Amino acid sequence: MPAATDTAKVLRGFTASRHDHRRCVATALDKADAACTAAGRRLTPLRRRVLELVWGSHTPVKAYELLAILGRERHQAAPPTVYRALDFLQEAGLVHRIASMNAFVGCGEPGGGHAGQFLICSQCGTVAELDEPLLSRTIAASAARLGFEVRRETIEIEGLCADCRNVKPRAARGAAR
Amino acid sequence: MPAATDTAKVLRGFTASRHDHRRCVATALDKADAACTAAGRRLTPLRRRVLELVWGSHTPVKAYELLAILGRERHQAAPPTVYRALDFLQEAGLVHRIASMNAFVGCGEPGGGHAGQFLICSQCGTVAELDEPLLSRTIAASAARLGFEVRRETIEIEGLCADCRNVKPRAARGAAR
DNA sequence: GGCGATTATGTTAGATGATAACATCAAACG
DNA sequence: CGTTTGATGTTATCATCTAACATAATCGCC
Repeated sequence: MPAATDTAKVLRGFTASRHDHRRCVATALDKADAACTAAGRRLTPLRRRVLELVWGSHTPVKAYELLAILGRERHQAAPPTVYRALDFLQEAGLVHRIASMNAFVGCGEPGGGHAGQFLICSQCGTVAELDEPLLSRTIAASAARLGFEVRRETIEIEGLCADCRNVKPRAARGAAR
Repeated sequence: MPAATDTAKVLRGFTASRHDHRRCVATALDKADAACTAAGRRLTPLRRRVLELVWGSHTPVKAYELLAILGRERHQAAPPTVYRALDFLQEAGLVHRIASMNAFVGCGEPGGGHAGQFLICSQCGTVAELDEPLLSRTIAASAARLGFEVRRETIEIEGLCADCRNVKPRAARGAAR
């Protein structure tokens, strides 16, 4: 794998209220196709569809919401259907699980061995994903002081995104999708 | 509330394999009594007992474990019994929920408006709680760059504690309790 | 103390989240 | 082709958490 850069990166930013979300999804699916091909994984139609649904909005999606949609589409969908797809997508680094919400979001930069660092707006639900090596290093240093060796980070920060902070009454506030 | 210090603090450290855990629990309950009295909250026998059970070990405890124990003790305990007690204890700052595990640990320093920063050993399950203002500041700075205002931090770091790293075959490895 | 308001707990039921275990089906590969 | 592997279907169940309403304990006040 490529050496981790030291630069703070926004893997997935907050989006403008209205952006071309179709393009947004298409890009994610393209990246996913590429990543799976490269890794020799099979992005089956089901898995691809689940990924597409997860990318349906910029807010975390619940497993049972996916299940409901799939149920409508294929008239055969049980919990394992969706959980297995999600498991695959997680292992392939295509989606992340937000532990504090029991929900899933698409990963902005598949494949990279980055940690999960998320900003979650408590008002609109939109999620941004960061990769801040400085943050990871700070944590590792604190941990090291206690002799603790870090293996996995779960960092989920709740708050208000820029959009929701400076409430512009006149601004169009459409949903992300 | 008192001004937050800038000093990194360990609110709850990893404990030695064998320590006087009874004393450990007693201290926690004393602090809880004091904190509730000061805040005008009622630490009822049930809540106190649940807190005691949560402090039963230094590893996160599941709600249904508590429920099972309570069921034996009082022959009347349904999920709401334990979840309500846990809700109260969380609001009172006496226990923390570990989102990544759906489990609960006692708070090392009740009352303080500190964030939740946890180190969790994946081998022995022991949890340490930190309050690292530097870490919070680093996060706040990253967030601010995106115009994001932090309200709540969920930081759960999984890894290996010092004890479990330098495996000493001869060392007594008793349970925390 | 009596009494209404508030808060805590009991109780029943169900929503939501996740997994085990086994059957069936499709793709990969020699 | 046929065997092997991996993906999905299917059924059942467990685990986590909450809603809603009933009852009981406590508090504040007169």
